[in-house]
Order: sequence, then structure tokens, then C-alpha cells
Amino acid sequence: MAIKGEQTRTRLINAARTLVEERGYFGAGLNEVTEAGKAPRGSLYHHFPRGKDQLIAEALAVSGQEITELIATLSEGAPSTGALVEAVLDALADRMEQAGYAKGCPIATVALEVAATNDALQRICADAYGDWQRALADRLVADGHAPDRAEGLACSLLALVEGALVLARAQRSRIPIDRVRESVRVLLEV
Amino acid sequence: MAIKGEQTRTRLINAARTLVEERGYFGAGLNEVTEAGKAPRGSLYHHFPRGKDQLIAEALAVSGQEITELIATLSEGAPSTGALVEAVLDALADRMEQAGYAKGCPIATVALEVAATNDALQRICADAYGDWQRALADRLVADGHAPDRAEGLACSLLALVEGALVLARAQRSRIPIDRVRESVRVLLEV
DNA sequence: AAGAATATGTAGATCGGTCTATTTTAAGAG
DNA sequence: CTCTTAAAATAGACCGATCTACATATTCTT
Repeated sequence: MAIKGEQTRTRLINAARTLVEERGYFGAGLNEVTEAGKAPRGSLYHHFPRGKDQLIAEALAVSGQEITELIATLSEGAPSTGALVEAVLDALADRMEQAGYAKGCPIATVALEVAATNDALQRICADAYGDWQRALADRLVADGHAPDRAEGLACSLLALVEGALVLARAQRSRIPIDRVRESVRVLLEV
Repeated sequence: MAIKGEQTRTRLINAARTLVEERGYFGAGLNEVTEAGKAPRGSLYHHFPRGKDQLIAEALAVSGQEITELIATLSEGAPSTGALVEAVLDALADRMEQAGYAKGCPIATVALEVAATNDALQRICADAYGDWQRALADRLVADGHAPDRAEGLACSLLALVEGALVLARAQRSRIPIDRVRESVRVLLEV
């Protein structure tokens, strides 16, 4: 049955997602992943024959996709791009607080760790950020912003969100996120 | 003679600073640190008897102080807070490119890795960000911004810089930094 | 019966940390 | 100024633990 196998595979990916977001690529050991995913090491290498990099690559891709979908979902109920970004900040801040600051951006830690040394993972991280930026740029254009400015503005908005997540986690406080929230409107209402 | 010992100590700290910035806390092994610092293991534990955490704590403190001084230095030649932030972005972008994207924010990677699990290092990271934010806030007040708004604005500026560094490293491109650069003025000229 | 999936065992390397010598340095005594 | 001596610093072997990865069975599932 392929169902059971898929479940084990999914459990491993989710365990990897959690551990990688909390401690990064080097900090997430496969022993911990298999323990958290309730699967023996044999299953891990059955489902991910190329080992750790394949597992984490898929975990990052899933996490990246999840944020892309979060942006799409929140965009439906947001009256403006500014409201969308604020909603994203709120959602991520809640998620971070609820996890005791063990969660933030699911990509950032790995992105920084492997930027210069692991081409495959670097590309996946870059793609995730590219997807999020495009989602924001699309919404900006839909809101009537000049298309030639949308990319740059979306990039700055994304940087603002990423920076807020870094500062909030580093200081174990959602204050930076709330402060950045107020700056979003300034950036968009000009 | 204390001089020779201090030199070894400094070499170890600098080796740790480089490796930690490139690959983070978990990715920087002590074997690599001692090799890069040209010192045997005995010297490492002579100068840092509390081991890896002590070494990396001092390395982070030095790197944090270096950025604080960079802000102070660039502030002298900058006609406004906006110009200061742009100068900081330029300096860090050059540094990043020159290192083949092995450098970015010397604090961020560790901050994300240990935010929820290592109180001592988390505090050091938080302090570094606090210092940088205060330096920006002071300059904002000196520029005539309302003191009660300066903290929040400084926090947003810092988030913008941190986010730009994350995106630039992740995408191995200084484009995000250059785009954020343009948003800085928007944020300050309102 | 066949293949997918699971379950361990283990290999080889590396991890952080400790230990004992040995060398180097600084300071005190004459 | 030289000799002595204790501390500082260096050197590297070594420890148990953990790491990723692989090998070999065994158990499910259709």
C-alpha cells in the first residue's frame, strides 16, 4: 500500500520542517528527525535515498509553498496590499509566539547557513523568496501600483517582513513585528 | 608574556567569527576553528575554558561591536539618517559580494539557530541588535525626529537592513539590497 | 509470491570536551 | 645581569557521544 508509505514520508518531512526551522540545517540531526517522525533510519533512506540534503530540500519546498499559500489566502480577505502584509505579519508573529520563538521564517536560517556552500539548497531558498516576492508584486499591481515599481516595492516589503522576524526571534519579543507593522503603511501610502 | 597568548586568543576569535558568520553556530566546528586559527585544541580550552559557547559568545560580541562602530563611523560622514542607512547597506553589500556571499549579518544566523534553545547566546544577539537600534534611534533624534517615534522607526530601518541581507545572501545577489536602499528614503521622508 | 516499507545494526567520520606532557614566558632572588 | 622557578601557553593524543550513511533482514500489502 502506498498510503502507509506516504504517511511515513510525510511524517519525516514534517519532523524535518519543525527541527530545521528551529535550529537550522546543521542543527537538525537525522536521529532527531527520525525520532520525531516516528520512523527508523531505514525508512528515511528508503524514502529519501539521497539522504539529508534531499529530505531538507523537500522540507524547505513544502514550507515555502505553505507561506505562498498563506499569502494567497490572506490576500483574499485583505482590502489592500498593506493590509495583506500586516495580516501576514500578524499570522507569523502569532505562530512565533505560540512556538516559544522556535519558529519564524521557515527558510531564513537554512538560507543563511548554506548561502555560500550548498548550491542545491541555496537555489530552493532563493526560489521560495522569489515566489513570495512575486505574490506580493502581483497584489501590488492588482492594487494599481505601477508594474515597473511593483517588484522593487515587493522586495522591500519582503525584506521588512524577514527583518522583523529575525529581530523578533533574536529578542524573543513580538515588539519588532508590531513596530514594522506600522511602517508598512508608510511605505505603501506614498 | 601575555602578548603571545592574546594573539592566539584573537586568532581563535577571528576564526570563529568568520566560520560562524558563514555557517552558523552548529555549522562551525571547533576542529575547523582551531585549524583556521592556527592553534591546537589545548590553547582553545586554555583561553576559553567554558568551551564552544564561550568562544562563540565572545566572537559574536566582537562582531556586534564592530557593526556598532561601523554605524558610528559612517554616521559622521552622513548628512542624514537616510544617508547613514544607505551607507551601511552599501558597506555590507560590498562586504557580502567580496566574500562570495559567505558574509552578511554576523549575528543573524546564530540568532535564528539559538533563539529558543540557548539563553546565553540569545541574549548576546539581542543585545547586539539593541545596540544597533539605539545607534540609529540616536541619530534620528539628532536629525530632529520626534523621540517617541525614533525607536519604532529605528526598529523598522534595522529590520529593513536585516531583511535585505537575508534576501541578498539567499539569492546570491545584491539586488535586494539596492532595492531596499531606495525604500529607505521613502520611510524617512514622511 | 513480489515488491514496498519497516526495522535494526553498524561503519567511519567528526563532534565537543578532557587529559597529560612539553615548551615558552615572566618574575623574583642572588 | 644571570639563574631559578612557577605560571602561562602550546601541543596533540584521546574519550564517549553523535553524525550521516549504508547493509541486511524482516514485516506488511496487494
